Amino acid sequence: MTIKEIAKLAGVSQATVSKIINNYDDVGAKTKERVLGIMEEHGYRPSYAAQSLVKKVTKVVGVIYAGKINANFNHPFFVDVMSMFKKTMGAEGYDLLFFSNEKFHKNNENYLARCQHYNVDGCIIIGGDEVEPSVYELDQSEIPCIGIDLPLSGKHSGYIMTDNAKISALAVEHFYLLGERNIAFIGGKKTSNISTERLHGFKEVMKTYGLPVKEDWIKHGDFFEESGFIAMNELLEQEECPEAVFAASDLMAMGAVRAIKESGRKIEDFAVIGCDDITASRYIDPPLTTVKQDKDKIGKMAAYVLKDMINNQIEQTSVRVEPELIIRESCSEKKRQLR
Amino acid sequence: MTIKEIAKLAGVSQATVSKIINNYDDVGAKTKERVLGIMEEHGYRPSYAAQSLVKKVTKVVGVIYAGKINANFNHPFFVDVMSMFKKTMGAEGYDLLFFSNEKFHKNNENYLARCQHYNVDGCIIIGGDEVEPSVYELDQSEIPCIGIDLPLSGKHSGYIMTDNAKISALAVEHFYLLGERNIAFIGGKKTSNISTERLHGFKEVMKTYGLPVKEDWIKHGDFFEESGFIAMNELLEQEECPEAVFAASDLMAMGAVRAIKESGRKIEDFAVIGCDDITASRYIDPPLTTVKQDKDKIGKMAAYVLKDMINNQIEQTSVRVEPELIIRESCSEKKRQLR
DNA sequence: CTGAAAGCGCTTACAG
DNA sequence: CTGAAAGCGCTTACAG
Repeated sequence: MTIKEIAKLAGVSQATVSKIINNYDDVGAKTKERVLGIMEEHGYRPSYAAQSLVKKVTKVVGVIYAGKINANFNHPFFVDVMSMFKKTMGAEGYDLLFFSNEKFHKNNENYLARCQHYNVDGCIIIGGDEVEPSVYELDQSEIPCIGIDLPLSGKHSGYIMTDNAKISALAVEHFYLLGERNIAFIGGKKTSNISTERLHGFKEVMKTYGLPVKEDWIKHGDFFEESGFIAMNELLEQEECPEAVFAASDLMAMGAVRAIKESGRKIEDFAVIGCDDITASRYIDPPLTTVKQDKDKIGKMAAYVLKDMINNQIEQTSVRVEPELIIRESCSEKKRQLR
Repeated sequence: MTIKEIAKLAGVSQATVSKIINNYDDVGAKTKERVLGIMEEHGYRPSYAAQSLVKKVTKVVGVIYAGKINANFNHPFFVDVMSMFKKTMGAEGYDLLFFSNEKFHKNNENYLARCQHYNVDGCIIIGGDEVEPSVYELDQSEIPCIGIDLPLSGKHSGYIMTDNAKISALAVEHFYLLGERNIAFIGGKKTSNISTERLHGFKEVMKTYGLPVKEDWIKHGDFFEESGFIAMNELLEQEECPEAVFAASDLMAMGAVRAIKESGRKIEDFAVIGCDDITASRYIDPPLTTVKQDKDKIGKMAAYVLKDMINNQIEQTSVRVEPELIIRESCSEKKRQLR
């Protein structure tokens, strides 16, 4: 079904049908009504390709998982953010194009070319570690971009991320109030932005409370469970072993808990705080105290900011979202009294 | 950058450039090389819209989360399936278009129109409960479709799902061998295909082993945690209370475990088996015995079958994937000996 | 081996 | 208020 057929059926020109589709106001009321009826009846919908070729607007937003690691489609943090993003953009009339084609360019990725190819209205970029240079080319282009956990600086870009320094502050403050003084930090890869910000925040707040920052008690994993397990084992082997551990992800915290248990030590003798508040953290033993990232807010914020940038309502907007401490048994007052 | 500009730069016609893009073999070797060089240099990529308008092929596959419930973007089972699907389709040169736009049609959803609008090469449909009729319209169309947990019957359709009867068989068999005789079943909504298949399988196998199927011990939740909690509480309140519970999802099994704990009973006195093997099931207390669905295989299989249907290599292909029993502490030999 | 030209399904000044 | 026509960036018979 094409616009031509609809026009013939209605006894009007293509131009008139087009004007009705695009809500021009210089069309006769009866004509409009009749044509609308015919369109409805035949379930007609203008072709994306033809429209996109002529207009600038496509109502499609590109989704990019950037970086080599830690930004997978099924990552427990990002998937919740994306879920809300999808929902919110959907309500605004957008569909989402996930870039997965690995044959797009033979050697190096070229995100800008890909966006131009599809003529997307805007882009959301999920930031992993070791982000490709091509991402910043896109960032600096005319195409509106919103970064998640990825600071973008382009004129038509913005980013949404949790206040990472605040995350560490909440964790250390909680430890401090429970009397913990020997605190270790397990971060992500050294190349990770997020991890670096959290480590930096950690060191700052430790100083604020006059607590010692021991380099031996700072470990780097990759945000996944196994790496937390390994890092904790290294900490346990040290002569002076910390009793409190702040891990920069729940998965690593879960790995740390497992390491403590498997070493034969009592988990009650350790205080562990994770980060993210993924679903699993509520169900593990002991339930994990964690610094929650407001995934819904991040996803929704990303959608609205991107939409407003696309419509030129705003430019260059970035938001730091407040984290929240969720106290469960892995590090709590109640537990402290048991020791 | 358009084909016209490339042609001018190379001193050839648009037609020649187009033939090179489309790998026609009637182009001079030197010409081809020169044009290729220029295209490379300028990072030129033909416009999706223009190509799609002329050709039939778009190298884009649509993704539909169908049904009102239980098929969300961040569903722990489907997200893993989709992750592998995305990866596999990506390696084959496809990008993925997720239908999220809620304004596409004012009242009723029309998936076929949407696919035609975007001119997608094929579609993957994730099946939830209470699937819209419009899905079956798409199913019966010319567009290749692959269903996940959704039996499709169209000439150009197929589906991939776990052998649900086998799932129940594995669970009941395991209970049987551990000496459990009082077995309850917690399923999803009655309108759920999957749940119905599992319940049916459950009843069949129970009969095979000569075990009693008590209607009071068959409960229906919605696959999420809270519903398992509620169902288990109902079971606990009964005069005769089952000691073994098979839940049709890990989340519901986790809810059941929570209900048992919060009721003040000892979790050691119950045997619980879940279904799916989501990530969290490994970390909860006690680690959950579950029937694993091979998510990677399902995702990969869906990708290859869909690709082959798109390329007319095959038609009407459906696969039942074998489940696997994963024994952990919530229901194991070791635990039985403790009782 | 190469290119001129029609056509894919739309939108948009422009003329009436 | 309505329509003829050019043009968006490609591909594909067809002629040479």
